[in-house]
Amino acid sequence: MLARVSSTPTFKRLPRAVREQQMLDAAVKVFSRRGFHAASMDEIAEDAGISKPMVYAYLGTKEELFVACLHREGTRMMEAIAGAAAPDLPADERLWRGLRAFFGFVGAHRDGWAVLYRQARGSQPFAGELAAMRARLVEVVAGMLDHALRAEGREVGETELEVVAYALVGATESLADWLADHPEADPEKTATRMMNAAWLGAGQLLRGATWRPPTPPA
Amino acid sequence: MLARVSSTPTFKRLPRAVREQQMLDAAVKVFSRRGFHAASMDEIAEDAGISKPMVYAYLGTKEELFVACLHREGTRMMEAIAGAAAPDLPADERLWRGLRAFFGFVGAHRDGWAVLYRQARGSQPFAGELAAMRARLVEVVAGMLDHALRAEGREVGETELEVVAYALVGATESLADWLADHPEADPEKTATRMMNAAWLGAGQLLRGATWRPPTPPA
DNA sequence: GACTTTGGTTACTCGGGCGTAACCTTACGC
DNA sequence: GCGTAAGGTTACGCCCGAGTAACCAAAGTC
Repeated sequence: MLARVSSTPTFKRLPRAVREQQMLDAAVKVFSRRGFHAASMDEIAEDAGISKPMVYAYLGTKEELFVACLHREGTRMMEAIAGAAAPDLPADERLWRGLRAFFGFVGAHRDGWAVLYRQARGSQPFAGELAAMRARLVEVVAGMLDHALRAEGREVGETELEVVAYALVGATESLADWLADHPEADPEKTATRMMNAAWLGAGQLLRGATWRPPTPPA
Repeated sequence: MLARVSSTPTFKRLPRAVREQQMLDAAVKVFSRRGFHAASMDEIAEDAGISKPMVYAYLGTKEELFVACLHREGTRMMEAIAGAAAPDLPADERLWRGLRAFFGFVGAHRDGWAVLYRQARGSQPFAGELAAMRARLVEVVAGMLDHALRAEGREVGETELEVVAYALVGATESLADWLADHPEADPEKTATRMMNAAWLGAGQLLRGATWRPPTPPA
């Protein structure tokens, strides 16, 4: 009977840092599928292969756990985008790289995306977190637009800029949703499409102009 | 004591149709503030000025109640848009009127908007309803684009069209959110901005072109 | 003026799920 | 080798909220 100790060497007793990531993985998965309220701590714990009190011990209450998810996924996404869109590039190049990185992220982390944008909206405790992230995004985009405009000697009111940035971000999020719902779709291609819609705009598109990525896909 | 009967002539005993609307009003309000799960039937009933069993008697379970909200608000919105954008108008005119009607609706029914787009997304039981509505919208927009393109002798793949329509719808929804969060903002002006972003596109905007509404605001 | 339908209420049941108390056990420091 | 902390568990308390049973009263109806 004492031999049972080594009979199942399924490595239990993992260090905290590892378990925390497993829990966050499980939480993101369950939250994305069920939504915040419908998700149960029991299911998350089970999915993480651990018992519930451990989740409470490491990540705290359900709300705190959700916020932790939000932070991890949000940071990952922001870093992916910021890392791709170096600020010293020309505007269209930056936009293109940013979009590529963004759609790449969504394609690779569909659950994270769902948590971030489909669940967090709505429930008050998290609306703030989400809004802040979104605001940063909008700010960056607005900054890019402003920069490009000034380069051409033009200038536009702040609100105007913000609204256009909002529209762009919204359009991009919408396509991200589309991508998340079409597993067969190609993130790269989606990014190209968004670039067309954003940079040239519907009006230009109607006249037959087409923006092409600087590095043609292999 | 018996005199109490007429002591408070606060008109109770209203006909069913009236009460149902009051209940739906309350439900939309509470759902939009709390979200589906966090909203309680008790609060909805109280807000409607009626007791809970009446809500069950008239509108059924919580899910059915939510779907009823979705239907009422969705129908209202669709009718507002469809009524404004007659199909025999030129494309840009249709788009403009549709946008005007849409932002007008959101401005006037901020709660309804919140229920429709901020709450319904996420929870599975309603994702279908919402997706269907959205799909109808996307279809309409795609149809408009296709029409305009063919008029200029051009043609574009179906997926391409759908994606652009998605982006447009997404951008519009995003601005609707912005409008819902900025009570001081003017729906009309927001619609004009969206029209600029959509019809002329960022590229055109950068070159200084500006689309102006056919009827200048008073 | 009795009979029924419609509008309305109070007061419960009952289940699910968050959060915890109490307890076990493997590793590591010394 | 032994204390102690870190990793882990089972089993429960408890509250909240969906849904209901049972009952009441004002309006129509004939």
